[in-house]
Amino acid sequence: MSVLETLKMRGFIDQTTHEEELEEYLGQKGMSCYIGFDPTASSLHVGSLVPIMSLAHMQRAGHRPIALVGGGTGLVGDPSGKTEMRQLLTPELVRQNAEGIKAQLARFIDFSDDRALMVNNADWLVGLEYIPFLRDIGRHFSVNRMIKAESYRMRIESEEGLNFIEFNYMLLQAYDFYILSRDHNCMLQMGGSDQWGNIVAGIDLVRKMEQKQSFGITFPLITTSSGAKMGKTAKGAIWLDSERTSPYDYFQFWVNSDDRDVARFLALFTFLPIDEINELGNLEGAELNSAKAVLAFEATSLAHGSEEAEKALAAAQSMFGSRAIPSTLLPSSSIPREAAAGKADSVPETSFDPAVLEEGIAAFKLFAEVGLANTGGAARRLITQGGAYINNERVETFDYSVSMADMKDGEILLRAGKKKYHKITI
RNA sequence: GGUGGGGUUCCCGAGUGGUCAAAGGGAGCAGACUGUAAAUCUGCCGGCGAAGCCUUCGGAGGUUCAAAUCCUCCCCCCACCA
Repeated sequence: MSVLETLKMRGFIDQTTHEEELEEYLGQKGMSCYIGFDPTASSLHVGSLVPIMSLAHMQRAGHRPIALVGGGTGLVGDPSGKTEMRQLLTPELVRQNAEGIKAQLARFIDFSDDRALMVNNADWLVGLEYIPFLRDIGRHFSVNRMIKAESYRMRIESEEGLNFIEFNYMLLQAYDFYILSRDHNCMLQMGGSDQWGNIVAGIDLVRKMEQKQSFGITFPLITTSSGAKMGKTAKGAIWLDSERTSPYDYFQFWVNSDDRDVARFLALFTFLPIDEINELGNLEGAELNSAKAVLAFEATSLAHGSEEAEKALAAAQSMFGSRAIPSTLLPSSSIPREAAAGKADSVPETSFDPAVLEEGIAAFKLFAEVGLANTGGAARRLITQGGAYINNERVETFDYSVSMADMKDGEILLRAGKKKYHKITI
């Protein structure tokens, strides 16, 4: 099966240009392809996994992925898919963010021996001179065409309008493609479906500058079945950085996937064989839940390593109960399948001054302090509504005094709602 | 630069002197039901040890017993014109 077919079957493809020629391009060995990553934050999040995974698939197929960090374009801001102008970043911040992103990509893609490249478009964009750029590059662009691009049209018609700096974004991204095609013989750019206009502009530019054929692939916008954008929760994005989103929370994010998303996510976010995923069919109840555990385990292994994934699984099992995972379910997964009572050591933990506990602290204060509720008021509500537990026993009154007497095995286990835990130690 | 419209709590959005911590919706949180899912129903949804008090309606001043609401200046956004 060709990479293109693999990607297609796994749900990575929204549109491609020149499908037959592209198939031919990828039919050769060691071809390059690139995706741009915005350095808007120092960490990538789950929303970037589709591009990352597609690069990883390319590498597995013997090609050379190029990850382009938008250190230059990040200074401008891409209007695509955004309804308002983005906050402009300082060069210093962009550089820091690019560093963080690089480290994360390395978990998914092997950068050793030039098997993959990391480039930063600041290297060629920042020093550009306006007049030469206009004369050499700008002249190839028709404003008439540009304003017809979906990304611009949306903004032109919006209340917010389109700022000139953003209007230039397309030229810069097209220029990136031209540079990579010229310097690295990279003739394929991939990106989110909102990048279609920018990618096509790049293909046109490469043709005009170099008289060469290049290609584009876009990914579908991944939404959850409930319609939400992938990777965004009310608490914010799910980050790939373990400092921002702990491996346990990351694991939990995947377990909490909507039923309808499980098979699709397994195809997109794990490397498990597609035919095993297709065999899932219409699982229900506990089995489906096990499939979610596999999804979570595999996804966590990719982002944080199998050791962290095992810890997260064990922690989840000790909180929510453990059940064996049938060996026929996604057999290629290395998830531990025994029903095991693990030790919960991935639960957030706060250690307290013994004096505080000697004296006793009001339950609602404790919940607020430890972060299980945002404010004292919220904590009171939580308790009043019966959503607070200490050592898995419901807290009856908000001013219940938590003290040493509540210590069990050297810790107090707090729980808010069904899923949020916190340990108190001294 | 001119003219007009606008900036309200996480988001959308009502509110044109007291009855406003501010309608309604969404999101969110908790409970029930479950499978750590979805849907549904119920309650909550600025802060405070909860009585009362304090902080909020772009910003700063002012009028008034009383201001999201009136006045002045400023900042920002949008539309049309230039």
